[in-house]
Amino acid sequence: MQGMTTQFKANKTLKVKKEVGENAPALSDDELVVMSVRELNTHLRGLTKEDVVRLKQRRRTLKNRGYAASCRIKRVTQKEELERQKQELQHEVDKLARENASMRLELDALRAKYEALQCFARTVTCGPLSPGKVATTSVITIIKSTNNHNSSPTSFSAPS
Amino acid sequence: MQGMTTQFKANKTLKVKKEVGENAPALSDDELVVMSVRELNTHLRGLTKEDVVRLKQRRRTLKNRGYAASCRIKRVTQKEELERQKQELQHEVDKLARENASMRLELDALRAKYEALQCFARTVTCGPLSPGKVATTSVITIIKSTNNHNSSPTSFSAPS
DNA sequence: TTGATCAGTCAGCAG
DNA sequence: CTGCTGACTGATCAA
Repeated sequence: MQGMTTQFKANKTLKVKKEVGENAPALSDDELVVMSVRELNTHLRGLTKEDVVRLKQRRRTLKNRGYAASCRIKRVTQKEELERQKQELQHEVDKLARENASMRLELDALRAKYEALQCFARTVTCGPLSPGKVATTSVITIIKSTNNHNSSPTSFSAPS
Repeated sequence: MQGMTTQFKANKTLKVKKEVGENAPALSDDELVVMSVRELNTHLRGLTKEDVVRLKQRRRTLKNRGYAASCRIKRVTQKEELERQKQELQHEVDKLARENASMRLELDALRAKYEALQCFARTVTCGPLSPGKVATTSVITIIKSTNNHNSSPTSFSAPS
């Protein structure tokens, strides 16, 4: 997407650099930046020392142009990645919050049912008939341990 | 942090610009960029049209230098903000996950207790003694409705 | 030497 | 014109 803008600024400082020799096809643009150092030396046969320096400098500049482009692309990529991760986390938060609300409902409902049943059990076991009978012990245990659980209803009451 | 680098590059293209008139103290650096347009015109009294253009261009360049700096600062600020929000969300996820696990434990424990109590209730009500007595109706309701709730234990078993 | 990044410069757009 | 941003450049650092 930047292929058409690679030549006009380079000409500002580096207009003429070849065509002075007798061989080269005036290698001019993206060729130079793709070329390896060894390939470059091949094209450096009959050139002024000054021209060689100029050519190498142009190569370096072209390379830098590419590096700068990579740098910018990397920058926007990382930004997009951050935003993506942020959205992902937001979705996870929503999902967990839904699960949480649902479980809280289920827990409250179960607690209500449990208390009703517990109330009934007390009526039956401590009521007018049969004070001590079959598996009363387990119920007693349950009833006793109930206080430990009713003491922490505020654990999740403040989701902030 | 860039105050000491504002002069050496500007001199490359704009060396001499004043001291040709009879008044100005050769206004030279940050003064120019702070100056308003009206203030600038005050210092433009006895100058060549060319010098005026040169001065205005230098002002524009200095301004641009500041704009570029602002742009970079804004860029890193936004990136930091994104990372901050990401961390915040991560903490929220952790918090909700902890709450979730805790509630799941509580729910399982309560379910177990409820089932034990329910088992006892069945023994008492359907057992050898007193088939129908006091608030048996409510317990029957609870026991019946239990099936509806036990049919959804997989609702939260896959937190992925 | 190569690749990456910073600060400065200019082009070009938007308000 | 003012302010901002993309692209290019040279300087500079790290590998």
